[in-house]
Amino acid sequence: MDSFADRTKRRLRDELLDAAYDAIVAGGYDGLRMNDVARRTGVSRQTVYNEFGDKWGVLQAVVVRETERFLLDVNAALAEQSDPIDGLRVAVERALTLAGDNPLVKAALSQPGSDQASQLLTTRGQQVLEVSHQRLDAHVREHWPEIPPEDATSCVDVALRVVLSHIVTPGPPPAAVAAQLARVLTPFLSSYRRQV
Amino acid sequence: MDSFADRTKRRLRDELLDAAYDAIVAGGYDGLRMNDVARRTGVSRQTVYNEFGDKWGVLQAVVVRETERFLLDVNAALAEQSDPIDGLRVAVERALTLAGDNPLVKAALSQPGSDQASQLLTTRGQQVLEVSHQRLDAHVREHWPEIPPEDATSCVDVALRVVLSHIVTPGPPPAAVAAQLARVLTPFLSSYRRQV
DNA sequence: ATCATCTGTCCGGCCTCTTGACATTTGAGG
DNA sequence: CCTCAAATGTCAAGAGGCCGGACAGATGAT
Repeated sequence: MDSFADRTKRRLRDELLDAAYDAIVAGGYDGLRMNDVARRTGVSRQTVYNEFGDKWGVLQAVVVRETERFLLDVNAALAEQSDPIDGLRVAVERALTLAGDNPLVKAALSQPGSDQASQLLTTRGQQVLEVSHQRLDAHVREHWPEIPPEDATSCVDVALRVVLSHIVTPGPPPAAVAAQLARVLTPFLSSYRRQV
Repeated sequence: MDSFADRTKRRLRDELLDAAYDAIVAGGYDGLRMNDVARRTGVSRQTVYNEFGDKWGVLQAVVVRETERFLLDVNAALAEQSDPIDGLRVAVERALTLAGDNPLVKAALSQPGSDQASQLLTTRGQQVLEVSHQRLDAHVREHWPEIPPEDATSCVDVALRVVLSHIVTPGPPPAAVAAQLARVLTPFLSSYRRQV
């Protein structure tokens, strides 16, 4: 069920992703060399292809893992609030702040030779959206079961897309964006408020 | 040189030894089951045989690893003293104290069904002696180069055997044994003292 | 135009782990 | 004393994954 081989497999994947992450942060997507990833992990180049298919697969896997870690942090911020509106505001602010400091986001958006990488947040952003949506949705349903699933999903979707847009195209500071979004969505969520 | 496969191999060995260690501490040598070690590590029974040869090999490997860890601690105590006699006393006391608290030593000496295990400290103790001697000798030569190698070796050998004897057959408390040994060997080492 | 570098693919060989079977030993219980 | 169950130790066949080398194609620099 959880054999040594399974754990080894996961570890291999994880170490490969570590190496790839470092390479991308250092030199953007174009600076990512399959051979470097392999050598730095102490494995053959072929093994990297076996694991991820191609270079694009490596980038996707790095981004998915990073997204999941990112969401853990955002969900933790969500969990600290009992009122849904407060949660929304805090989570949005946290997400935007985190993104601004995230080395991988910086590399994807501002490194020369990362046009392809940035597409994972825009035209090819389904994966990031899906992973994020799934995690946020599950969390919201668990913490605010009184909100109808459909309403929760709608809110998550709206907020998520607005946040992603602000990551790709920064505007006002995080707190301002969070306040704005909270204000706009408050009427929609007013019946579920938990005033302290 | 340090491929992923190498690291995995070391990790496998280490996890097997962890499982074996726990089993021995819990149930003595007789309570050690090859099948349990394998299953607990998530590996087949055959793999355990491939790695250690037989059950006796497992025990030996566990003891060698534990000895090396033990010596790291003792050598750290040695390193804190500038005077060789002080080092001797402090190291002896530390070794006896550590041994008294060590779960594996307890299991080997007092668990029912560990007669064979206890032999690794007595009639079949060459391995433990050699490993310990090697580590201590190297450490002494590095820290007190002014002591002739032959004298250093002799002192290490005498002290080591006395300490091992006191572990197997406890007598006075650690501090008393340490003081006694230091007093006896002081004349032999007097010319190398570094009085503070 | 040429050369070097990188991606992506294929394949044969090798090594390790797995699986199942088997003989042998040992201890407990009828 | 005999039997059964459990554990050790050995063997061989099979599978899976990694390695190493080779190759074609694309790309960019000189």
